[in-house]
Amino acid sequence: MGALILEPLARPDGMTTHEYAHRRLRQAIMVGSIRPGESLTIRGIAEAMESSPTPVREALRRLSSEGALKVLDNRRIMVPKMTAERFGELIALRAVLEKHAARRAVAHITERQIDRLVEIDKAQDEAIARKDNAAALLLNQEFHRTLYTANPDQIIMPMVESVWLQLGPFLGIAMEHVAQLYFVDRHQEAIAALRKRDADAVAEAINADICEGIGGFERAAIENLLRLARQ
Amino acid sequence: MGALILEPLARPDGMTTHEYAHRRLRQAIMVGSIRPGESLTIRGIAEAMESSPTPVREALRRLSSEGALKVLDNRRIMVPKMTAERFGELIALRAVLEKHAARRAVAHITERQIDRLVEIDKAQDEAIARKDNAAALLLNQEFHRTLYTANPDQIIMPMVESVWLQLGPFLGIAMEHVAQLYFVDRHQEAIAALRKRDADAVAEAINADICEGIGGFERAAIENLLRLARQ
DNA sequence: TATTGATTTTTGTGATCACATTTCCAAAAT
DNA sequence: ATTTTGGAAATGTGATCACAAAAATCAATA
Repeated sequence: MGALILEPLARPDGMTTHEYAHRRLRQAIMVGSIRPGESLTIRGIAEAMESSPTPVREALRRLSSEGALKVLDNRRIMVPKMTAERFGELIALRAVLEKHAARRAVAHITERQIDRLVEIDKAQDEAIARKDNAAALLLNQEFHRTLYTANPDQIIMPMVESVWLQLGPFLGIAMEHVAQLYFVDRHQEAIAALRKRDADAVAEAINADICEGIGGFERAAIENLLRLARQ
Repeated sequence: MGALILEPLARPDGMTTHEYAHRRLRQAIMVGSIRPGESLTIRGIAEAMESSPTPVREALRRLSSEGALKVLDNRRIMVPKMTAERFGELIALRAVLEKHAARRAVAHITERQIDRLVEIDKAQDEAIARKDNAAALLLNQEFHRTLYTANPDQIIMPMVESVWLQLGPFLGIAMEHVAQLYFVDRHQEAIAALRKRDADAVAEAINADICEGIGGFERAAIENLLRLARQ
């Protein structure tokens, strides 16, 4: 019975227990700190965060609806295994979703919001410079989220986050073996296109950002990583 | 306290209570039988299906993660309100998602599976002929699902179903005021393109099927429907 | 008559318990 | 040495209860 390691996380008051559990588990999965195939037990998690099975179960149900966890026939719950095929599907889907989200945001985004994007991008560059992978990852997500949610009627964000979640375990594997993540930054290009209100150019910048970033892993490299992880 | 009306639904044995609750509620929302703005109570639903709060709460959490329900600040749960803007986003997203899903299925689908699509399409035509809206709707979904899941590594289906779920309440409104739904069927076109393994043509057929079907509502017609529903 | 304020009821939340199933581990049999 | 089998421990599931917050009800006041 391996004890589950969970980073403590600030709990704003008013936040319910199941919400807190959801957030903590989600973050752990997103940054790849739970290994695929590792099976999670309700009581184990409940104990790890000093609560009871009921709210933990709710958190796990949500995460499985979000694609972050898989419920087996035995009713055991685990992080889905990553394969080269699944990875390919995730990247292709991510590109399609985010191109669309970006395009749909262009008409709504304000100059003020674009300024905010510039700030976030700068902070990310600093994080990369000081080799702080975790911070850079979070800032990269914040950049994309800020852009897409500029559209007030947007409904795609939960799906984008679902893909991020499903890519999390791969990031964990990659970080174990690569030590330093390679970040691609086409954000400047996206920002310039946003200022010109050129939707096609924005979409293309986002596409490049994704495909040359995490999506740029060669298939051979992926299979190699996954083989290493299996041992 | 308005009693919740839920169609009874067969419960395969081995199915857990929360799963059953999830399915029943999901179906009710999908065919639009729960009015937007109507607030759901955990105890009310538990009573309606003769169980207890715990599994119902789990079902509601899943549905809110799937975008079918919204949790308010009061922690009340309701079906999201539909607006013309949101409807537009849903249709645009549906088109993008399903074009992509269709394109990604082409390489994997077998002749046998294409034959199955022909059968489903025929059954749908029969349902339309006998003016059985509910059956036609379900068969239409089965057609699309069968196509997209031909890709064994596909991860997009939950997202497609999420969009269907979010469109459900609109269907309910439309059916209250239009009596007879107008079905567009570009399935034959998709089937022909599949036989030729022409991915672009398949994607285009699916796109047309969506945009000329439920997506074909004029904006004025939508706003009219929504205005009627508000009273 | 409309509005405020107190009380009663309803509701969401989470801990706990009992039950059935599954998993695990060690001893016995092949 | 490997497989089988028995029981013990662990696990998922769902009903119930207690508590706090929210909503609804109703009486008193302006």
